Amino acid sequence: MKVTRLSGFPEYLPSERIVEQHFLDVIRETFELHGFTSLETRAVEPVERLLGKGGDADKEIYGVTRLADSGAERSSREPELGLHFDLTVPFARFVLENAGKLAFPYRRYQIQKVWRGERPQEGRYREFTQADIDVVDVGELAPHFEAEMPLVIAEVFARLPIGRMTIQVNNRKIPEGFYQGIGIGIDDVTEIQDTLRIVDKLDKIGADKVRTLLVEAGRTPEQADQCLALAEIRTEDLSFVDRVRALGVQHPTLDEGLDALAAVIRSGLEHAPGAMVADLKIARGLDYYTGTVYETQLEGHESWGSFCSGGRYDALASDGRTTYPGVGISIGVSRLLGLLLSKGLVAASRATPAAVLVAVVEEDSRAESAAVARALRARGIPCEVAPSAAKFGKQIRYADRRGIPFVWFPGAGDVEHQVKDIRSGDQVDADPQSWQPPAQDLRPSVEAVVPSP
RNA sequence: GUGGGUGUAGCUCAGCUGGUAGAGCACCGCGUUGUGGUCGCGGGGGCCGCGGGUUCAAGCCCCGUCACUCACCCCA
Repeated sequence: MKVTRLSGFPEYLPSERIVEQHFLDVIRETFELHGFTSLETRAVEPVERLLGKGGDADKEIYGVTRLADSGAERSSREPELGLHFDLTVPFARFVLENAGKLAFPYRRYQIQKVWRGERPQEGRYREFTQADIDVVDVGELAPHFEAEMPLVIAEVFARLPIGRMTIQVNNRKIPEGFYQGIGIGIDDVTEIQDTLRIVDKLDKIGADKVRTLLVEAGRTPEQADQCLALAEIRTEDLSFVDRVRALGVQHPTLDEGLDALAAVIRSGLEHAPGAMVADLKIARGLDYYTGTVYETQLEGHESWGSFCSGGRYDALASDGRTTYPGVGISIGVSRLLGLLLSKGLVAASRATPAAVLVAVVEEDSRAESAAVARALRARGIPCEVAPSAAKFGKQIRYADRRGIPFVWFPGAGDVEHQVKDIRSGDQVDADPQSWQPPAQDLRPSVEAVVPSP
């Protein structure tokens, strides 16, 4: 059987995987620093639940069936299963199922693979990893959680070896109230959805085309201009409020949205200056976001789109009697990594955790080499023993290929142990019980690569 | 799902009007007799995506198919 890559199902080489694991470690540590508890849900949900939000999602869901059950034998009583395409749907289901055992407000993070049957493209995969945080409460959710989410994300990005990330924040109520204030969606609420969807393309197709599309969709030229004027407002401070007011539109929902967004931005200015921007064109495609919405861009790579997005849902989950509002945000780990790696903007210092290769003098003395390795490992120094008692030149090359910085030459009798830094060529006597590599060499480091001009 | 592009060595690619399958990098060996990288010399490697057709002859032309890829759509 021919071996072939599957498009959209990325697999990493050892050096790339070290980068990925570093990112996942930073994300997890930061989430836990903020007190989020870990959740892992099963990979499958009943297809019926996955389709719950409606739409033509069925084409993008991977179905799961037992091969032995294919054909007529398949029991019609068994629910049809599909792989989850995000972490929000399984989370909401888990909350409902365990509401009696969970303590609310419930804070959880979830880092897992998800699957979507979309046509793959650069930075878009069929199997990929997402890292979510959400807070969900019973009945009411305090608005300060909407300000907390982007602060956690800003901290993650500040600790990752990437450029500056900008978290763009908006509140759905601003465009919704604004649109109603200028006569859009008074009789037909879908007008608001349509308008949002078109305005969302602003970055991609430009103001002129957005205006054309809006008029084609039934807005008046005056309404289209007002929509664009709102969408073009983007401020790092609270001045967006005055700029919206200057457009002269009045609506109670607009007022609510402005107050809510101002609270989030004010919190950002205080706790993570420079990380957040109020950007009134951010809409998100999903219809179930009801308040704050987030997107994220990597500075200098705006065309790559968003790596991280989320928002508030007034009804994250509901069992009919009780409603569980939530707010959450999701990091597209694979998307971020895929682009950074393919553009060579981030790299690991070596392709293995090993800091030391313990050379083998001859096969009969492999046990002595293993003893050195054991002594190093006992003190937390990752190392491996050379695979064969080849010439030392070959053993050094084995280390060099993998980026292992040190080669250990075991002593015997009167001969001292020696360790060689193969980057500098320096070789010194050393004691397996006490030698310590420089701290920066103990583990592989993951650094941003400055693109050469 | 729609439209374009590309399939040749592990990787990146050349291959003329149809006439014996190539380069660079990587890999292995030797020079270098137990200390790598540089350099020199040598070597292994190919269902030319797959199937059919035209032809004396196909990597090249024709038809089909599959895969990859870019864009659109979509993006929970």
